[in-house]
Order: sequence, then C-alpha cells, then structure tokens
Amino acid sequence: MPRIPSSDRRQLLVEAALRVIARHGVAGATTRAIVAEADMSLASFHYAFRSHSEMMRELVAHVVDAQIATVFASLRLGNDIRDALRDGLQAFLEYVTGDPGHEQVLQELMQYALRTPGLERLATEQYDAYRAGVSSVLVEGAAVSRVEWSIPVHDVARLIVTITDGVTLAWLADRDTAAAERVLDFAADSIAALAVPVTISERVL
Amino acid sequence: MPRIPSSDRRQLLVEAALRVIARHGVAGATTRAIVAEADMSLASFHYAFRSHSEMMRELVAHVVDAQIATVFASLRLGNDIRDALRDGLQAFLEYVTGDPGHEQVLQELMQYALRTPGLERLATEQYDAYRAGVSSVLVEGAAVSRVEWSIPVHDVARLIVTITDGVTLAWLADRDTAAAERVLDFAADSIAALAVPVTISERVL
DNA sequence: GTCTATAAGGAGATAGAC
DNA sequence: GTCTATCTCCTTATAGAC
Repeated sequence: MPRIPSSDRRQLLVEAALRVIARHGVAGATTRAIVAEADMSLASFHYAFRSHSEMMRELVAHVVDAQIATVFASLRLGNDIRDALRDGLQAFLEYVTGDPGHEQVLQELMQYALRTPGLERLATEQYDAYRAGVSSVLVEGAAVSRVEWSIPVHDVARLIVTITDGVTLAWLADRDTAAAERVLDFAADSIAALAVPVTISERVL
Repeated sequence: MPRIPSSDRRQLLVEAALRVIARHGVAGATTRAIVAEADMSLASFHYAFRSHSEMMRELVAHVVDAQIATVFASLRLGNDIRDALRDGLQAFLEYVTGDPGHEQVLQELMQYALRTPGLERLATEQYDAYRAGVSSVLVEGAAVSRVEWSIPVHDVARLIVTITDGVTLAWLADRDTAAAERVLDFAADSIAALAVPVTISERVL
C-alpha cells in the first residue's frame, strides 16, 4: 500500500466520512464505516487522527468553511433589488432540491455540534459566518440597485437566513417545491420593502 | 417490585426516554440509559416493547401529538390581527427560550425520523399537523379581527411555521433573544399585510 | 410479570509484526 | 507507515429461574 502523507490521509478520511454521513447519518459514521468507505485499515485512521471525535471536529470545521462559499455562490445581484432577492432565494432552493442529502447532513451536523462539548462554538460561528456572507452581498446588492436598507443590514441578513433555514426544514420533510417557492416569493417581496431608493440629496451627502 | 400494566410501562418508558434525550441527545438514548432513568430492569423494557426501535416509533408519534397541542396554546386571538400575530409569535419564542432543551429534542427527532425507514412519514405528518393547527387559528383570528387572508390560509400557515422554525434554529445556535424578537416583529408586520379588512358589501354576501 | 445472567455482536482504540 | 490481530467496553436482545 502506498504511503500517504498524514495531512492527505486526514482529508481523505474527512471526505469519506461526509459520504458515509450522507448515506447513513451522523450516527452511522462509525470509524469502521469510514475506513471502509476510504478503503483504509482501521489502524490507518488512528494513525491520522488521535480519536474519532477529533476527526469529527475537523469535519465540522471543514463543512462550515465550505458552506460559507456556497452562500456567496447562491446570491445574485441585479438592478431591481426585489428581483435580485427572489432570484437569489430561488437559486438557494434549487441548490437544496438538487442535493437534498447535503442539506440534511448540514442540519444533522448542526445538531451534533450543539450537542458535543467543545463544538457548540462552531455552531454559533457557522451562523455568524452565514450572516456575514449574506450581509456583504446585501450591501453590494443595495449599491447596484441604488437603494438603502432601512434597518441594519445584519438584521436583513438574519431575516434571509431565518427564511432559508425554515424553508429547508419544511422542504426536507414534505418535498413540496411549489409551496417553498411561494414562501420565498413572499419573503423576497417583504424584504425588498425594506429597501428604500437612495434620493439625490442623500447621494450628494 | 410492583406489577405495572404493560400500557403504563410503555408510557413510563417513553417519558423516561424523552428525559434521556433531553440530556444526552438521541444518540445517548440507549435502552440501558432509558431503563436506568425509569428505574426498571433491562428485561422489563423488552417485556413492554419488542425492540428499541419500536419504542422510538411510539416516542416520535407521541411527541408529534403533544406538539400540536403546543401550537394551539402559543397562538393568540385579538382585535388587531397584527398585534395578535406579534403576540402569538412572541409567545412561541418565550416557549422556546423557556425550555431550550425541548425544542432541541424536537429538532433532533425530526432528523431521526427523516433518517429512519418507516418513520419518514411521521416527519411529514408532523409538519402537516403543525400547519393545520396554525391554519385553524388563523381562520379564527381573521374572523375576530374582521379581516380576510388575501392568499390561501394554508400558505399563511406555512409562512408562520417557516419563520418559527428558522428563528428556533438560529436561537438554539446563538441564543440572541433580542435579534429573534426583531425577526418575529418583522414577520408579524409582513404577514399582517396579507390580511385585508372585510368590507360591508362582502359581509352582506 | 419481574428478575439475573448471558448471549452475540459492534464500537473505539492499541500492540506489535513487518 | 501500514498492516493484522486483539483488547476492552458497551450495545440490543433473550433465556430461564422465581
């Protein structure tokens, strides 16, 4: 068997663990199931990681980082802020429906992190990072659309994350895509109402 | 030891299991942990239930029923539909913050049900039941406030459940009650905008 | 009906050969 | 660095005495 650097092996194991979790849930991600998926021996796992929980910590941190990139990818800019919001939210829904297992894994990992001593902080940071990512796109989007947010942008971001979370949970349970789209359209309208056009005088200031 | 009817024993075990889950999560709800909590022998468990998974099925069904009652309890009626919505949503938040463990258990059980063959249906039914409960209160609330919903009431209920789910997840992660209240206030305003006053002519019809 | 004792297997982790 | 074999513990479930 080829000798693999420990850092590579760690990454291979984390990726294998994510595939196992997608198929069998967090509870099914036993050390043995993971090494079988990665086609490694049990001993190799414990050469790369001191323990199963150490691997899970690295996995959760990895997922948090990856998810932030996804938030950016699913948001859209445009001239009309209402359309931009609607398009961004619909893109998010397409992402969820296109890979339901992935969102389910994220939800499970969130619960896992909230339950696991030492990982609670990661759950909180995951939310902070989501909102920070959404906020920055909202700031950019407002500039492009020549509007201003009438409440703090961080609160607008919180509204959006609240909606996407709620829609995700409901869709995972009932798979009613049309209903999810109606909710997102309403949300886009309501949130767009928080954007007020920038007046000439304000633009001079 | 006293002889307990099997039906009573089943209920005692389910209640003990819920306490264990609240403390240690679904993963920690082993048969042994549950019988220790219920102060029973391991054999008593298998006298009452054929298997651990049979008990979990009954537990999930039990929780679904109990949650529906809670939905009704946290909704309010009133003359002004906007105030009624805001009060109801705030009452829900108080319920969550007052017993965070309970909402966390519900979230975990939802994930568990979605993962467990034969229990996926219960997750779907749980959502249907939530929305049906919310819908009936919305119909009643509209009558009291002399308004009509401008979109199907079931969609209004879906909006509310989406918001409460999203707010719950965020609050469990960051415990920011003030931010949750701001989200709920915005939601109450936005949803109240869907209620249009009943005109005289309509009331005659 | 309720108990103790135990079967049977899966879990994480490690020892030690190579 | 990687492997096989094994240790130790914990799990669900059951057998059989009382």
